[in-house]
Amino acid sequence: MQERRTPDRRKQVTEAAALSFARFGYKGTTMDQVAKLARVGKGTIYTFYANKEELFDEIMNGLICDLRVVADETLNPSLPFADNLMNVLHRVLDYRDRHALAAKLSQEVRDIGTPHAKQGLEAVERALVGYIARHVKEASEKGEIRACDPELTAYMMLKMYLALTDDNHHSHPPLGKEEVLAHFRFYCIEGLAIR
Amino acid sequence: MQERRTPDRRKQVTEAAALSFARFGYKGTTMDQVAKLARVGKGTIYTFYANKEELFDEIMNGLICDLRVVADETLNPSLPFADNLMNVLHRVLDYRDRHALAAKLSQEVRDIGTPHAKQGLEAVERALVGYIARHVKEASEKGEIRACDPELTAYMMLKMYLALTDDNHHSHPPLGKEEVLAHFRFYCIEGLAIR
DNA sequence: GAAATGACCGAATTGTTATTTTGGTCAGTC
DNA sequence: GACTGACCAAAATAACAATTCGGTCATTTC
Repeated sequence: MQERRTPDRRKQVTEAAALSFARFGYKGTTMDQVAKLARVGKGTIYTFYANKEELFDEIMNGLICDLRVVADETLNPSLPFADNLMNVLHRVLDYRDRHALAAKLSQEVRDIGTPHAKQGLEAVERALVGYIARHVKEASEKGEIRACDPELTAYMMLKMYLALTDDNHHSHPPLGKEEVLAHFRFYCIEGLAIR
Repeated sequence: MQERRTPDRRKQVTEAAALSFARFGYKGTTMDQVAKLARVGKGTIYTFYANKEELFDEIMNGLICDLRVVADETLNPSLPFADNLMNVLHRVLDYRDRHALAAKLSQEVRDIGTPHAKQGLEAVERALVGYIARHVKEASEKGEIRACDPELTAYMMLKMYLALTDDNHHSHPPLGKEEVLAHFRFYCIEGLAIR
């Protein structure tokens, strides 16, 4: 526990870093900046984090935790697998896109391709695939869907969802939530085979 | 018809351009270079093509034609839809990857992101989706697969194939041709639903 | 006189050097 | 011994010079 007279330096640093990364991106955040925001000497940061990258990783882990909370809150055990999956994808990706940190990092990758920012976002994607994979495995064990490789299936599902919501495919106007759900069920769950 | 004493300037220019774009990429190809390769004054190029972009488009259309020929040659009407689709995707994408022009342009987009090169490759992708879409429509009318939006379905299929062959998904080693076919059929044609 | 040419032009790119900024350290303070 | 900020080498940026490139057009060629 922290007493009144001994402010928690680590917390100050971490919160300042989260703020700065979200506002200015990875490259735009300087250690001097973080120290000033945290009202802390620059050297103090290096007491808790070996370098800028480690500090960034801590912040990204925070984002990933937030996303898992959102996902778990969305999950409704009484719904069928496909509906749950779609709801989670919708909510999580929407949350991610609106989250200042993720949004800033995406822009940074697009505009200047900062490698660290790219790796950070990839870590988020891996976490998401892992989360889906666990639920795919569960659903497959429960007999809700056919047996399959959970990791690969989760990866494919994410890619399909992204393809469906990708407005880059010019010939189609962006699909609404219900349309996306219907198409996702059609392509991924039911399949194109005649039955 | 061209007589011996009046060489076909347009052909000279077009062939020189094809060679140069394939060897040096869009940015690396200069109009002076093309003129010299074609043994033609630079001004002559502008008699046939309004600018560099138009010349490039002509060359890209040639590539797209080549790809269609490859696709048509691969097509075997006596095979089921899924097999034909996989064979075409395999052959066409393999041909494309080995084609000097396409390979050079991909590298150029990766390394320096030349917008014109990117647009050129997107045109190839659109042509491929269009080609698949026509065959999806046909298969759906013949009752080989369920009714669906051909364009969207073609787009989804391409994305799924690319996801399956993408060795970027680190947790899996690159899949062999037979594995890709099996997984493609599993995810896209049959679906995950219990039957 | 139509077809073909290449010297020429401004814009854009590239090369070069000077200046500033940044991640990280560490001697010293409290 | 927790904490600080002046300090350093390396990397990023700015400023400027030099070159290259797409496109034009007056002139030449046939």
